[in-house]
Amino acid sequence: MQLGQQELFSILSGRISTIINRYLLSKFKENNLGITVEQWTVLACLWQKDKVSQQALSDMTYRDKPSMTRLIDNLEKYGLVVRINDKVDRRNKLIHLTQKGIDLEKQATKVVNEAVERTLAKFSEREILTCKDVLYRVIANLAVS
Amino acid sequence: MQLGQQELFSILSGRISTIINRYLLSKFKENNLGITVEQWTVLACLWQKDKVSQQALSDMTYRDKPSMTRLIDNLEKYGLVVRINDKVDRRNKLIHLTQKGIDLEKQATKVVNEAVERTLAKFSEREILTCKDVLYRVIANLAVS
DNA sequence: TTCGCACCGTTGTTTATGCAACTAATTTAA
DNA sequence: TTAAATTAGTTGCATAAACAACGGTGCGAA
Repeated sequence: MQLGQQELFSILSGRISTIINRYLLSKFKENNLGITVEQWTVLACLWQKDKVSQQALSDMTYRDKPSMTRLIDNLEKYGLVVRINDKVDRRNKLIHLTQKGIDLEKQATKVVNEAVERTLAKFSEREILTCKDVLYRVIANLAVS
Repeated sequence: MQLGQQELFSILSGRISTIINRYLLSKFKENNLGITVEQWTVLACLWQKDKVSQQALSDMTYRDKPSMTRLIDNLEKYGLVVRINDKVDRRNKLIHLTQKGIDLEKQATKVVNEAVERTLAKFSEREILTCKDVLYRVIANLAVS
């Protein structure tokens, strides 16, 4: 067991996401977006493809169903999305962006892109690729035994 | 703005920590440790150096003070630590491990080491180093402007 | 010496996660 | 065709984070 492994593990398990999400949330507030980082991950899916089920959103964002129920409760409370019962399969509720939710995309994307720029712009292609490769293999290593 | 950057950013900002922490928590439960991943990060500090203030623990684990208050509430509730008023500076409460908290180290460390092994053992020294280097620079990039 | 400022810890509120249990709708299979 | 299994979404409970506001303690400057 190398010390370097434990160190990397500990950064990946908590510190890096804490720091990134804290930074991103502060930028969301600075720009008065009125959303959380978690809500943004859901909206980002909807900006790609609207009118999908909560289950689909859960799968896309790696959350369980109860988490998605409550995230959408909040998004609906703030008027960014609405739940529409699926006529075809009445178990589904399809999540529709409202105009307010649609309008948020441009500004939110700008803020996120600036954060990505600040976070990763100074890295070489090789570093980014190595890092992504490691992380995807980590994800595979921890997949259901 | 490269697509690869956005992809790496999104993994770092949420997915990787979610997956690691979910895995680690499941292993804690499997082994009946009765603690959460966050509680483990605090205990790990105390196993290195006991009888430190909550503020010191906050700094070491990158949490704010209210988070630490409540983490220690729970650790105390489960009999793993106790708060002892500091005679020297009465603002401080020094966190002491109980015997139960001390006894947990061996088993918890074993479980964590197995998780680290499974997560990172298959990587080359160079990959680990590149990844750590990138992450430390990310942390520096996002430090208070 | 005491007044103001900084520091330590706590509490309240909002948001989010994990897990188990539940209802309703649909599909599979006997 | 009907009963069982599966799927979608919700609710309850425990844990955790961010942020603001607050009380108690310590300390340095006026």
